[in-house]
Amino acid sequence: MDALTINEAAETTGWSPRMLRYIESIGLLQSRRSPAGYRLYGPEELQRLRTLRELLAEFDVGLSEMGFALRLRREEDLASAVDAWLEAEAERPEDVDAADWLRFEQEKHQRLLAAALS
Amino acid sequence: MDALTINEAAETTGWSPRMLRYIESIGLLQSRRSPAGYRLYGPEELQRLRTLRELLAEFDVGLSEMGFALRLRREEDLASAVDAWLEAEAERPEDVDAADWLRFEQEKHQRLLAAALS
DNA sequence: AAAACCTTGACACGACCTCGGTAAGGTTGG
DNA sequence: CCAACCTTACCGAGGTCGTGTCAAGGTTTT
Repeated sequence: MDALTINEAAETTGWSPRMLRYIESIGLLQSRRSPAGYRLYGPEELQRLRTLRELLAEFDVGLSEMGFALRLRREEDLASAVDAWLEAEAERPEDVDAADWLRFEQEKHQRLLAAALS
Repeated sequence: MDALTINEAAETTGWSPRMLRYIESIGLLQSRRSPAGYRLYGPEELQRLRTLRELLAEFDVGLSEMGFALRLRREEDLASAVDAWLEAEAERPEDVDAADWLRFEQEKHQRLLAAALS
């Protein structure tokens, strides 16, 4: 049969059995079950589990964040609300502010320097 | 002048001053600054802050999750990696599994019932 | 020049998340 | 029938999140 039980799957994917159950509990990847309720992982799932590990490590992302990404894809209205809110961020204020800020920073450094020297 | 300082902004948006700084620290919304470094919130920002509150409450989302959504929008390769991974989830296994699972559940209930009655 | 702001930085804390471990019990294979 | 699996459910250590609060110091207003 073309499927591994949880401990074997853990072995070849680098996850712990505990984590495989946890991953399932957040809805990220659930395996099929044997008639007795044993989790069975096929090649498809095993590959996905490995990919998931790489993804998390490479981008320093957590499982809960993947869970949120999943939510964003499932809940259309959430996704559009979030998107709309983030969209507004695009309208950056004019650069006068940046200039003000820069000036402030310079002055601060001068002040600090003056304080240090006195 | 058409901008509020942090305590005033807190007042009208329902956030605490502490949280306004926190929100800024996670990169969700930063205000412009007065020459002395005081945060100044314009009507635009105030509205966005109110909207943010509603969004979080309505969908039961946290600030850190909004932060991740922002990350997804900023880091193109992250977004595509996450998307690709979630995409694979679409390929649902055939319904034989569902049938198996259902059968298992039924049997389990029978077992539990039997145990309870004995 | 004092009162009332603002700044950053730090400490603290409760609630929750992450994850290993263990217990109690069903399943499987030699 | 027993060893070696599997299941769910729970405990607990350590970390993160979301907040308040305080200290030390600069700014604005009166």
